[in-house]
Amino acid sequence: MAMPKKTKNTKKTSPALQERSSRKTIIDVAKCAGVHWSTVSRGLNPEKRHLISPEMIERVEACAKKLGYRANAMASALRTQRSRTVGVIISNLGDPVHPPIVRAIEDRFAEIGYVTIVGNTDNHPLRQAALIDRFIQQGVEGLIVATFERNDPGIAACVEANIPVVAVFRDPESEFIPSVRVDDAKAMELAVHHLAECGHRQIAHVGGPQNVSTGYHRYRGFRRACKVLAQDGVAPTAVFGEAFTVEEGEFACERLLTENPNITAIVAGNDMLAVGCLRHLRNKGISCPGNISLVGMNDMLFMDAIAPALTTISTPTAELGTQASHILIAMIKGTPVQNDRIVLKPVLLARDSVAAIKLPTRTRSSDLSDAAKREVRIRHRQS
Amino acid sequence: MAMPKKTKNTKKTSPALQERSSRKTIIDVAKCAGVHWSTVSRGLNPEKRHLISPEMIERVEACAKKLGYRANAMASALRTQRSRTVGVIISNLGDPVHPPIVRAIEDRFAEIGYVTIVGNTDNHPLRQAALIDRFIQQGVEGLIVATFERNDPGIAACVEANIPVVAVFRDPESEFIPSVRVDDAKAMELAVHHLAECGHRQIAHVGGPQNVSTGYHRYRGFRRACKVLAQDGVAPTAVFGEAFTVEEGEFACERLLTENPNITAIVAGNDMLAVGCLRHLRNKGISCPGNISLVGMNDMLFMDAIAPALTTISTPTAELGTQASHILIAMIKGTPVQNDRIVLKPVLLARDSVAAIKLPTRTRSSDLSDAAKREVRIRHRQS
DNA sequence: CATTCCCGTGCACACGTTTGTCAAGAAACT
DNA sequence: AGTTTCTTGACAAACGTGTGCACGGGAATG
Repeated sequence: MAMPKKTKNTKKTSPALQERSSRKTIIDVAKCAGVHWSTVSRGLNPEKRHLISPEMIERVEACAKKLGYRANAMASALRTQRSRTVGVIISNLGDPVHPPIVRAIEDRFAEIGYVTIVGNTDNHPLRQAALIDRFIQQGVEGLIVATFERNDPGIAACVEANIPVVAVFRDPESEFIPSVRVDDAKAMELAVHHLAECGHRQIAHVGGPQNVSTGYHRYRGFRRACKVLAQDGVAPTAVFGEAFTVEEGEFACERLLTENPNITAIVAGNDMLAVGCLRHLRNKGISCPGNISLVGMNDMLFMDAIAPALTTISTPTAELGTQASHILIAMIKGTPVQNDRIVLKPVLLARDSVAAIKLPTRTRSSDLSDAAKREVRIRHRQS
Repeated sequence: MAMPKKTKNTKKTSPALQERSSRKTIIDVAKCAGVHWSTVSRGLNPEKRHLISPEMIERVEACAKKLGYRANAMASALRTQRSRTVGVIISNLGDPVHPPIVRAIEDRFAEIGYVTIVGNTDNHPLRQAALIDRFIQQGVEGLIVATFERNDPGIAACVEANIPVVAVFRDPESEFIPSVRVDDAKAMELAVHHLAECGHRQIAHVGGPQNVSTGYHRYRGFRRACKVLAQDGVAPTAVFGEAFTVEEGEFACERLLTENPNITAIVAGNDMLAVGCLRHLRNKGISCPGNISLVGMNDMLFMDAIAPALTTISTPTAELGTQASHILIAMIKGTPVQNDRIVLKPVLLARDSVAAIKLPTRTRSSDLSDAAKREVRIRHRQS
C-alpha cells in the first residue's frame, strides 16, 4: 500500500467533530493577521498585552473582530485550570425566597466575567450530593450552597475536593465553611416581643423542620423570647411542619388549633408557613387578626398585598447573595477574607395581621417595649 | 533504568497549576489499576464499555472510586466538542414568572446530565448580546431565551454561531427560531369575554411594552375581542406601561383613570401590572371589584391570596419550560423536531376581583357566553 | 564601532480527555 | 497443527489555549 506511515493531518477526526468546526480558532486569527498564534493569544489577553506592540494588538483585534472570533472557554479553562464558573445550590427555585439570592449572586459574578450554574435539590440529601459532584466535575471554581443542614456530610466532599464553598441562608455549623445568614433567633425574638407588646400571652410557634438551621434557630429564638417574658405570663406552644411549604403550614396550623384552641397569636417560621396558617384560618372561618394574630418571616414578594397584609420579619435576601458572593470571590482569588461568619440583622415590618388585645390584668408593656420598639419599622414595601 | 533522555514531565508547569493538582486524573486511576489510561477511559464510558472485559471494568471502577476520581469535564468537553451545558437567558429572575420556567428547564436537563447556566438581561439589548456572547464562548450546546423582542437582532448572532436556540414565553417572529409560548391574544379574549358576560362594557387595557411580543399580542387580542363585542356596546381603551412591573402598572392605572373616569373594568397585560393597578385603586379609595373589576394574567404565586383574590389567566409556566427543553434537547441530539411552534392554551381562573354589574338595557349575554363559558374554570389554586 | 540591554515575537510543550488504529494473544475452524 | 477470526489492551494523535524560554534585531551606551 502506498500510504505513508505518517498520515497525521488527514481526516482522522470523527465527522461529529467537524460539523461544528465553523467556530474560528486562535489559529485562524493568526493566519489572518500573518503572525504566530501565540502572539494572538497575548494580544487578546489583557494581562499579557503589554508584551505586544500596540500596532500589532490593533491588527490582531481587527482580525479577531472580522472573523467573529470567540475564545474557546473550555480550552482556556483546561489550560489555566480556571473555569470562570461558580455553582449555586438551592432547594427549589420555585420557593420565592431563593430567586433574589440567586439573582444577586449572578450579578456579582457576571461583573467579573464569571458564569453561574444553578441546581435544585428539593431537600434530598443524595440529590444534593449528586449535584455537588456534578458541579465539581464541571470544574466550578466555587460553590454557594443554600441547602446545608446542620453538620451536613456533603460538606466533606467539598473541602476534600479543595474547592471554596460558602453557605448562605443557613448555618452549617462547620468550622471550615464560611456562612452568610440572618439572625434567626433574633428575628423570632422581635416577633414574640412585638406580639407581647400588643397584649398577647398565649403565643404559638408554627415552625419548620428542625434539622435545618433556620428551623432550629428560629424555634430556639422563639423559646428564649418566651422564657424571658414568662414573668409577664407569656406561654409558648409549638408545632412543626415537615417542610417550609404552604401545605405544611396549613396542616401544622390545624394540629395546633385542635390541641390548643386558646392561643391568640402565631409566629410562623416562614412566610410560606404563615400563608398556610392563613389559609387554614380562612377555611375555618377564624378571623386574622380578629381572633388570631400572625407573624411571618422573610417578607417574600407580595406579602404586603395578601389579605391581611402580613406582619413579618424582613430578610435581606439580595444582600445575603451579595455578601456570600464577596466572600467566595475573595476565596477564589486567594485573598484572605476578614469576616467569614456574617450574620445580618432582621427587621420587623408591622402590617395588618397583628391586632392588639386587651391585657388581662396589670399593664406593664412599657418596660418591654423599650428595647424592642427601636427595632420596629412600620412601613410597607415601596418597591 | 537510570535517567532516560525523555525528561519531559519535569516541573515546567507554573506553581499556580500545581496547587489544585490534588485532583485525580485518568492516569492516576490507570496507574492504580495497572493498565493503560485509554483502557480506563473506555471502561468508564458507558458507550465504549463493551470493548472491555467485565473484570477489567470492575477493577477500573474500584480504583476510580477508591481514588475519588471525577472526570474533568473541561478536558472532555474540549475533546468531544460537547460541553453538556445549556444557557437560559431571562430578563430578571426576580420576576415571579420566570423561576418556574427556569426550574423546569434545569430539571429536564439535569435528567440527561446537563448543567444549566442562567443570565439576566434586565431587558437591556446590549446586555442580552453580551450574555449570548459569553454563553457561546462558554461553549453552551444550546440556548433557551425568554427575552427576544420581535425580530430581535440578537437572533442573528445565535444562528450565525450555528448554535441551537429556542425562544420561550415570547414569539421572536423569526423563521429560524422554534418557540414555545401561550396564546396571548386568546388569553385577552377570554378576559374580555368574561368581563362582558359580567355586564361590563367600558373595558380598558393596561398593557405592557409593545416591542415585546407578549405585550403586543395581548393588546391585539384585547382589541380584537372588543371589536367582536362592539355590537354589544363594548368600548375599548388602552394605556401602556414601559415595563411589566408593579410601578408601571400603578402609573398607567393612574393615567387611565384620570383620562377615562367612567371605565368599569380593567384587563391588565400581566399580574404585575394588575397588582400595580390594585395598589393605585387602594390608594385612591376605589373599591375592587366594587367600583372597578380587574383581570390579570399569568397567575403568579399568591395571586389567589392577595386582596381581592385576583381573577387572572393562568399560564402553564413549568410546561413552557419543559416543552422548550424537549425541543432544545431534540435539536442538540440532531433529532428532527416535529412541532417547533408550540402555542399553549391559556385558562381563565375566576376569583374575586371581577364583579357583575347590572346591564344597562337589553340583556343578551346568553349568546356570547356559549363559547366562552367552556373555557372558564372556576377554581382556586390547590397546590 | 562594538558591546550590552531590552523589547517583541516565535517555538514547543502541557492541560486531561476521547478515539481510530494496530499488535498480540486466545479461541475456533479446517 | 496451522490458519483465520475475534477479543483486548496499548499507542498516539488530536481538541484550543497559555506561557516559559530562546532568539533576533534595534537602541543606547562606552
